[in-house]
Amino acid sequence: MAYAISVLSGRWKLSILGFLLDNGKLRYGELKRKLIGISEKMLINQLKELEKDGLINRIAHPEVPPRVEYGLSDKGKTLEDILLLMSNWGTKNADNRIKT
Amino acid sequence: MAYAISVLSGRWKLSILGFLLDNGKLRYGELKRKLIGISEKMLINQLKELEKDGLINRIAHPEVPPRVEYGLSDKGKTLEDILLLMSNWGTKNADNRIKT
DNA sequence: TCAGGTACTAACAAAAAAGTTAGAAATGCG
DNA sequence: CGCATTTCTAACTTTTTTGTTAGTACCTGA
Repeated sequence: MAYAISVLSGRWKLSILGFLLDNGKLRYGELKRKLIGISEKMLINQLKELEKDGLINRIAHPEVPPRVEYGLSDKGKTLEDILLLMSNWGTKNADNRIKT
Repeated sequence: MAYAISVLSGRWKLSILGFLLDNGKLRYGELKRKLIGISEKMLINQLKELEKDGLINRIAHPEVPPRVEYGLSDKGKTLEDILLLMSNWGTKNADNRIKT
């Protein structure tokens, strides 16, 4: 459990993984648009950590303007069941709650 | 997903839930012994938040010295699948890692 | 009488995470 | 030429989280 916690903790990581699971590859800018409220610093930061932990792949296309795509790695895909369960659990239980 | 994140994020929460899942009810002091490295402040703090979010129950026995037991609530028990998956995933993937 | 055990609480300090703002590189296009 | 586009970087500040230390309440049993 400790390892899972260390790799998945971070305010946006599960959301990022969830979006990549749903959408396949996403560009930096697409992620930024989906992750409402995230700052660029945090987005880069979380992506870097996820990449370092081997959960996502970063594919940079040598173009101008730059195009960088992110997608789940094989290791990241093994989180699929967990991500889906969490998402469903949240949907079921997020009823009478005031957002913090 | 956002709700799940908001309720489960916290350095010790998943560990606490995991121990309660494995052991049923646990006393404050038992939790403290299992959660190696936690401070009393954090333990209380995380327990309070978990209780507030309805994931655990706090049962205080009116004795001296005091005895307080914590256990998963019905809502907390619905996290069982997720907790088990995460734990298994961690075990499988925590191979070549240096603890931060 | 008085130390012992248990589950906390409070006040302050340190550390970590997150927000903010400014800007860089590279090239196509008008 | 100079502006727009896209993906970042860096420096600095603020906020949040965590650590530390000290102490409380209560009954029991020696």
